[in-house]
Amino acid sequence: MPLTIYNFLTRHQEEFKPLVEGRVHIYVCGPTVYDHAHIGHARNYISFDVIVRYLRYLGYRVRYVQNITDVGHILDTGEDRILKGAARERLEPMEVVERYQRSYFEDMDALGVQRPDISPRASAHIPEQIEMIKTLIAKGHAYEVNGSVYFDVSSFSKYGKLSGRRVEELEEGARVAVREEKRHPEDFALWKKAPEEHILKWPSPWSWGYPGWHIECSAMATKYLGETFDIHGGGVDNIFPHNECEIAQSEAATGKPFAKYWVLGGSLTLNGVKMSKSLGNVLTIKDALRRWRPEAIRFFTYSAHYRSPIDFSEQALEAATRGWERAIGPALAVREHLRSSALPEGGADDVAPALADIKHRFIEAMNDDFNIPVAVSVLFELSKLTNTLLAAEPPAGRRALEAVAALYSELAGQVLGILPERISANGANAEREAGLIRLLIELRAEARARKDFATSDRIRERLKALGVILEDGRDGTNWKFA
RNA sequence: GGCGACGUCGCCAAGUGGUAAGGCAAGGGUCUGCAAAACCCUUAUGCGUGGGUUCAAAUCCCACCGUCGCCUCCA
Repeated sequence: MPLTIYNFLTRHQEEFKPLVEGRVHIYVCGPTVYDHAHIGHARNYISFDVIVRYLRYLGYRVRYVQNITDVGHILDTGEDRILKGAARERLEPMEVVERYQRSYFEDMDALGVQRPDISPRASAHIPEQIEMIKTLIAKGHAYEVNGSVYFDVSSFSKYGKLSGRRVEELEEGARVAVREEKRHPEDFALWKKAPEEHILKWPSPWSWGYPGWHIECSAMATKYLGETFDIHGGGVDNIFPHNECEIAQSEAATGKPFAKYWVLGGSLTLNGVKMSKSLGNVLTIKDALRRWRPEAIRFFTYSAHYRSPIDFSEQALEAATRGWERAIGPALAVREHLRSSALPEGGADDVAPALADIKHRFIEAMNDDFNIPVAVSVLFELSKLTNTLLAAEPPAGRRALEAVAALYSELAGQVLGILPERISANGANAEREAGLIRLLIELRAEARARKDFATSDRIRERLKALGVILEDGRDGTNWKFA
């Protein structure tokens, strides 16, 4: 099966055909950096991380652009999110932006989310946004009122094609507090004239002001990916109005289709309810990482399809942690075997067909709209096979184990990002540490041989207290970090 | 009120016309000085409820019940 993707624009799963053979241009709506990122962000960006990793695994040259919103994201109250953060922390707006952008990347790095190729900031692309607004005015899709510019929704007949909303419905449900500047209540701001005391403002043909929230994505996606590009990603909660407005602006300005495939991830609840500041139930990634290891958090997000809603809870994370250990444990054991034991050579032919079958089914699952839950179930089969190999008598050959290790690196490492290259943190000390542990295992084996179980248990207990688990098998003792 | 999802074992979840993947948890067994891990076996004649279409339905249609999301800032 070729790669197929559920396209929100058509509401159908379609075969993926990039605009340019072998290349993929993808844009994903990034965070507004006015506070620490939470586990909802983690879920969504892990999803796109796996999608991008998989596209690269398939051999595509990918250009991944994810914006950083540092201006223009206005709250209902009319406040700019960044300025609100700045007032709260008594900082320059750009200090706030810098602080939380760093925090965001720190979190993403910790979660093993590979960085986008370009992370453009909205405030660094004011000229591009102004240009696009000028074009929209020239083409009759936007109008200026008192120094602000609004997009005229009635001028774009396809408005609503992504979210399935109709303008008439919107008018009926429109809020009371509609700005009377607008011609229609559903028109949205492209440029806003800044109040006198507003710090974040730029000159434009219309006023000293700042861009609307939606225009940055249109301008930056167009700049770096072209007027039409392959994939636009984001979370479903942004489908309206944000994504809808992006399409309207971009297509009205260029006269060309914006993104070919719209890929939107499902949202995340915490203990059954949506996180929100007012409820005070926001769990930051930093807090989550204090409690659970990053691979377990990633693995948890793999329990449901990327488009399905998912619920974060203590119980779910515990289950995910144990599941991850079981899925990945054999891979670590294989590495340990390859390092220490005197293994018979050969053996690759014995496992080749089974490994090829596993790889094939993993790819089939991923090709089916990135069906990660099924791909993970295939990974569990690899783990089962590996456990059997490790326990086999006579022992499996070196070549067989190398083939197994290589497949783990591909599927669990490269694509899913849940197989750390090194489990212990400090590379420089890792070898020495491993050597010391092996020495203790040797001493313990001697103690066991002379039935000095007091000593052998003491070694095991002390190591356990240090976070090293010993497991006695038929041909020796394996160790792993807790 | 409008739009849209979803309801599958104790929990999570895949499956969207051909006779119920997988994980967590639980029970039994093998192995073991003990422990842990691993391996084997067991756990949904049934997929919210009631009808209908079909040789065949968890999968399609209708009704009802329930949960959630969006419609306003949100990944």
